[in-house]
Amino acid sequence: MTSVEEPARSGERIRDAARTRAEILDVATQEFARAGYDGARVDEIAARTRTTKRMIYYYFGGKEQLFTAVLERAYGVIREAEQELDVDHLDPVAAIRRLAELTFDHHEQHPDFIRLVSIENIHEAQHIAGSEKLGKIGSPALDVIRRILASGQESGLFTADVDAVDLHAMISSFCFFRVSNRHTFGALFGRDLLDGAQRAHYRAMLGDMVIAYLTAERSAD
Amino acid sequence: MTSVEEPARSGERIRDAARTRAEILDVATQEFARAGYDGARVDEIAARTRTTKRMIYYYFGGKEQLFTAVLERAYGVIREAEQELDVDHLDPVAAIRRLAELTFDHHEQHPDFIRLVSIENIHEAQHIAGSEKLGKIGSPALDVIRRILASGQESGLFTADVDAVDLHAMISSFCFFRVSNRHTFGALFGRDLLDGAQRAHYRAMLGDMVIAYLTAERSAD
DNA sequence: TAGCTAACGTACTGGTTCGTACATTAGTGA
DNA sequence: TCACTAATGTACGAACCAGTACGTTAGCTA
Repeated sequence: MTSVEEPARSGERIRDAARTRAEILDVATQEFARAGYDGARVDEIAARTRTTKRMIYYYFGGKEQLFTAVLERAYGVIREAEQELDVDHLDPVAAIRRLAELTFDHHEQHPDFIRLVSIENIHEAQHIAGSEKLGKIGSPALDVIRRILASGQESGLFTADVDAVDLHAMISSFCFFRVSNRHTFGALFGRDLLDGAQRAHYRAMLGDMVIAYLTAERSAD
Repeated sequence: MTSVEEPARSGERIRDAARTRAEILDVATQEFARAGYDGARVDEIAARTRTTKRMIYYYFGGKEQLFTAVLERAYGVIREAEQELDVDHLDPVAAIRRLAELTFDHHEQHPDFIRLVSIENIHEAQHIAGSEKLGKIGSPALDVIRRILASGQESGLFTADVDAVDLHAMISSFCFFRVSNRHTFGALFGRDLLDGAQRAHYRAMLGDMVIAYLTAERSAD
């Protein structure tokens, strides 16, 4: 019975704290994104991991802290993408367009992130509030926007009174909505906002919208 | 002990099917919006009603159907608001601005509706899909947009290639995001998008954005 | 006013789910 | 190589929660 004497090497107990922790985070991200905070099942996360539920409590303390850790990592990913952005060689119009496209692409490629943020909003951002990591770090994108805006306004290309945070909200709202509300929008209006054939169209539309807003002469304030 | 001999007249059993049903819907709307579908408690809904849990099952069949009923009513409210919109006497620019403001105002005044839609998207619009009511009815706002767009494009005020559904998505995304992502946005960027002092600013910003997009000459497509 | 039914209430159950007490082993440093 | 600790596994409990079996009554109608 040699096959029994060697019961699947992968079944042996190998200790690797980092890997176990990372694997739990991966699966938890999927499960929370799939079902929401209350819909997610700790047992289900454990079952889809090479380890057991005990380890989730050992490493993270509980369901709540696990969700916070998942959020922290998800926000870390988008911050990294933003940090890699290099638009200093572009003129303000092209730079803003590039930034908008980065957000557009990232949101599209990370639907789980969008779902996690939606879920966190249902819970009134209580996990962000309770996280030291997430509280501190700002958004690299904001710094970039500030620089581009200043440059564009100085040269007279952009209208004067646009705020960086506002512009970030404008860009984010379009990119976020497209992913977050895909299902209800599709069900009600019969159009899939994530349809691949329309991707380039919506990507250009976002840029056109933002640039039009930035370059239009504003009516009396 | 006279106070015991008359144990609150309101505690008597009065039958009013319509009122009971409506009361359950009211409380359920709050509870689902507060905690999400899985976070909501049928017992909690019942407790905050003058009736009992038994009645929820009597009238609605179950938690799932109750949520669907809640959604149906919430969508009904916004459709009614849209139907009351009368912009035929306005020029296209003013008409679009008026429509955008209606969406802006409605979303701001109905945060529960926004939360319900967010929750429904987490569940991939499965309740809308399973609802006869919600599947059929379109959006009066869309018809209005179509009419305004046609008029504006005919007169040459608006650029030609804008689609009504796209424009609706653009307006909705800004208005929706402002409410739905209020908490994470506030926690991360230190700005409350629903701050009353900024309300007029964001309301104008939305109109400016949409009009700028509609009146800008478009780059090659 | 008798009888019928829609409307309502109580009490319970079966399954689920987060969390933990307790036992065990791999790997490391002395 | 021995002992110690970080890492892991098993089994279980207590609370919770959607849903229901069963019994009751208000109000209408013939």
